[in-house]
Amino acid sequence: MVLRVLLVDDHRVLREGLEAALNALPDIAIIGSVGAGADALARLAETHADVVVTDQSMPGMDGLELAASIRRSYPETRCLLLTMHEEAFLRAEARRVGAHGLLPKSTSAEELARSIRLVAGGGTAFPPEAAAPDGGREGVRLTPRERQVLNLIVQECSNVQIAESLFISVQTVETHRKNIFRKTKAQSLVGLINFAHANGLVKP
Amino acid sequence: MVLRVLLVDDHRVLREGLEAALNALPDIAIIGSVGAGADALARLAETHADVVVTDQSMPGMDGLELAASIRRSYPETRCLLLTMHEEAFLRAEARRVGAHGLLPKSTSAEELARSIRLVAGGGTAFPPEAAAPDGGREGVRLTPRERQVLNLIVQECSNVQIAESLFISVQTVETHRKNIFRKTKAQSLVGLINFAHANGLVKP
DNA sequence: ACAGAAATACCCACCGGTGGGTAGATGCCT
DNA sequence: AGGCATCTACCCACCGGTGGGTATTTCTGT
Repeated sequence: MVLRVLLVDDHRVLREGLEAALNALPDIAIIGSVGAGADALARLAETHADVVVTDQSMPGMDGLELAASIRRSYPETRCLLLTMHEEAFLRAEARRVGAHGLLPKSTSAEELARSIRLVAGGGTAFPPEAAAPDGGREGVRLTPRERQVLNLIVQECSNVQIAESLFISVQTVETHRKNIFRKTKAQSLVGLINFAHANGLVKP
Repeated sequence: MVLRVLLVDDHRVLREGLEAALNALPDIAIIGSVGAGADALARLAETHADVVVTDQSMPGMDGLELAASIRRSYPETRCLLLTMHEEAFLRAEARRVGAHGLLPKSTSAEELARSIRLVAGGGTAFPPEAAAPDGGREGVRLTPRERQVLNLIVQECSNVQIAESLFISVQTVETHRKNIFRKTKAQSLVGLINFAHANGLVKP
């Protein structure tokens, strides 16, 4: 049985390369190759896919949002995320939205193919937990509100602007801010922004 | 005549994909595929390459540094940079270190192949100037000292720490900082850090 | 020789974020 | 019912970065 795979990545050079590599395999058929989340949804409306392989960082809809959307509209389609970011933080997010796998881009094409077969067969493909007990960032779990505040911080909003846009007081924003700092172990605002970038929380 | 090409990218999935796509072409031969700048130099010491195709963002040595190094040691080898960042700023840097081309990762495999042939033939491959006269960031030209200061800022150094590590006064650091802000049109520290990330100035 | 860029350094004033607390009101899970 | 997480809000104090200036020395290109 041949697996029908849809590729989603804004980098054509990667997409077309992967197409060439995966199409060479007898049990995988690339039934689409698009550069944006919206295009992926449009393609899925036309034809069925067994597995969607998507990049995380994309302009507009990112991989997590796409996975969440696919989960709602096509629950039988499996979703495999590719990321160039630190997986520890994203893994939790990927599980949260119901994705079936998350692989770093340093994965080989062969491993990717194996993972595609794995998730198509009902399994999940997440990288090993990489047990880092030294108080690393693997356990960073931000609340929805904190994620929202962090997003606005990254978008260059001041505390006053954040307070206005969320209809809360500036002191509350400062409290959220402190909690985010504590959880991410950031030493300064710069460290926090770097954290956001390193974990794919910023749109390109 | 067959062009000998060396691929450099820390993302195996892209590298192996590109290998498959380019090896399918009769006039291109992939003579190596490595994941780091140091490995690329080691490979070049073993065998000759006509064109090196390298990613910009890599841990350790980045694409610009690799290109500069190749320029010194193997002046006849051509160097083509691939980047996922905004090209405007990097283009100037790429020209500065003597690279022969800079392409966004949104380029198609076919265009990449054309550019490989182009630079191998003695030409250069830089994206169109994308004339943006509306005071965009295409003209951002930081001085060496400013680049140094910006790097330290991104590494979470305070002004005092920067002053100490560069053996200058804090006021001078503040002056550099102001000039960087003016040139990059950043509205806040967050905007500045975002600029650094968007232009590939931060190591992964 | 002269213009211009680059790097250095200082002045003053301001405010916004940082760090340290404490605490009430929800709502959810067991 | 009790426990826990989350969201909300306030207090106080401090300092570091921001924005506005001006000015000197050195070097480079023409």
